[in-house]
Amino acid sequence: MTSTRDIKAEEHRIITCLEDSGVRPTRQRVLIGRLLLDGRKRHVGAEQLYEEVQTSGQHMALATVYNCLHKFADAGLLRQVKNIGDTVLFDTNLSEHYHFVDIETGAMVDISPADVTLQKMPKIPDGFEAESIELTVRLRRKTTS
Amino acid sequence: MTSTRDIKAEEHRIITCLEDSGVRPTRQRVLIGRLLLDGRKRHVGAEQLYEEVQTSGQHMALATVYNCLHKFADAGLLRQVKNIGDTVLFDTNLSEHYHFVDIETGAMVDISPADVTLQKMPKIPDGFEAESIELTVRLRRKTTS
DNA sequence: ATAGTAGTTTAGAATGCTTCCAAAATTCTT
DNA sequence: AAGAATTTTGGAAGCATTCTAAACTACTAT
Repeated sequence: MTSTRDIKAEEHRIITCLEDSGVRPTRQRVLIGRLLLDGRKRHVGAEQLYEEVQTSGQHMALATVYNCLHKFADAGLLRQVKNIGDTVLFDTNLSEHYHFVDIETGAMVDISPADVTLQKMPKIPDGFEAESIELTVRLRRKTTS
Repeated sequence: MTSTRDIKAEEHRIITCLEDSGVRPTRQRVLIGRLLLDGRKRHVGAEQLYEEVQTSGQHMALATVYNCLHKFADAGLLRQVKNIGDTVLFDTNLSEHYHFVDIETGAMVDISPADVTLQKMPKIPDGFEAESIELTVRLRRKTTS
């Protein structure tokens, strides 16, 4: 089981991590940091994270969860995933990768960049630079006919 | 200028087009067809299209515009575009292509598949098939420093 | 420690896109 | 022209997200 000392150590790690990113380590942010910055690669939405907070026994306004997620994303601790379903998701996997998306459930699975080769890339229009490249493969469950 | 005969001919073309796709050519759908199925490649949202309808002098409920767009998309006359801003867009370009998106304005420009080569593709998970592959390059205006 | 101030959290209201609703209207068939 | 099915309509409802302004908390300098 997890000892009090482990929790303290974990908390300290998160606080340092937040400070290093220029994010004030408030109680709420540290909690969310504990939930999201533990090395697991996940795709989380605000509502879902809000429930995880509740489950953890703490309370926090839903607006705070939104604030935190955006703050973390701005600080580079999370990456915002645009418009997969109709809700915004945040990705804890910061390295370059792409996504499979189940069009029915919205479930996402990472695609390693090793599995894709973008041989030739289109010329970026003048005056612009690429901010990100998103490759999404939408999946449909095969009809078992 | 456009003669009455031209309009009639155009209307007939659209009606045939709708019927071929199994879509009942109601007054509303024919009008929207005239606006969208004229060969121009565009990315349209419901609200924007609603305004174009107003401008054309006709009236139509906003809900009808939504209905039409979805009906057209289901019939394969339009393609729904995900992954962009926070509003749903419909693309009149039905051929395979990708998108540049200006992250500030949301403006979209098509990328021809000739300009991209997806050399190696990831293995589709068992039991699934790819419904579509979306490649989106998000653009940021270069800082002129 | 303490006070000051800048940044955060909060609950609830507000927003904005989209869908739902049930009634009225229209289209196609016979 | 009548009947059956589909579509349109305007407004209400839904939902994720953002806004608001007041209360609170974290850091800084005294």
